[in-house]
Amino acid sequence: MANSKLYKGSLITIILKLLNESDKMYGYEITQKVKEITKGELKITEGALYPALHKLEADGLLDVEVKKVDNRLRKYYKLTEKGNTETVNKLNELQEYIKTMQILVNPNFSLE
Amino acid sequence: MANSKLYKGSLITIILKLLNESDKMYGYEITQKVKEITKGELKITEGALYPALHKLEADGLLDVEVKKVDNRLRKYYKLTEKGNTETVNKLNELQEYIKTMQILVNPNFSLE
DNA sequence: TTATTATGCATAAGAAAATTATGTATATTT
DNA sequence: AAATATACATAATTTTCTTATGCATAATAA
Repeated sequence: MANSKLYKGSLITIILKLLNESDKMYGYEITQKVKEITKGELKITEGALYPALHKLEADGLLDVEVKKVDNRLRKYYKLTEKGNTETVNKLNELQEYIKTMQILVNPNFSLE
Repeated sequence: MANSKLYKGSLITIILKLLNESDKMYGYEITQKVKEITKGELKITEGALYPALHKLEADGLLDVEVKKVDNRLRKYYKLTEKGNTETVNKLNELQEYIKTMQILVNPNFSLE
């Protein structure tokens, strides 16, 4: 997924959050969006993305809709109700993780 | 390592930072220290910790010194010069990761 | 005009880093 | 006497990623 190993485990959170913002997106669009937002810092590989999307769909967090645009297939994904709930959970977990790591690596760190 | 999958990939950073603060520590001490600092949020498992310590030592980032205390063995680890350099790198990577994730999950996030 | 790059999906093989399950041993507490 | 804490270690398995490969169409560059 990226140079730093820290990104391991963050892919699902990233996908859910992007879909939460954009209503519906297709896979390739997600890779480009992430590259754009992070100014190239983070490149999501297809080998990680597509299996992740399939799993999220299988788990009932995403609905899929296939469309043909310019004679090419696109699989649009959008959050289900369950997906919305899980997005909130994942974002809370991320904030919790960041807070914990800040405390670990900077014992003088304070939230205020 | 913990409930949240996000901690995957952070173990090395955590170990290096703790050793950077405490001069020398032994394995069990690290697990207890992390549990204490994070108020139980993060529990480092032995199956993850010991192989990680061995790898850091093999890579020349840690020196080891065995001591017998109360008739029990302790393997004290401390950072080498190379280990100090790598600690700085890992901490920078962590800050970079956190910054990137903040931007990804909160497009309105600003550093100031 | 042909080769490369971009768009768009997918999966398989392998690596890395963890969890879970054991194992050994001594010390302390219940 | 049994359970928990201290202290190390490793093997089997799982999770999650990278790398490599494959197919197909569209647009751009050589």
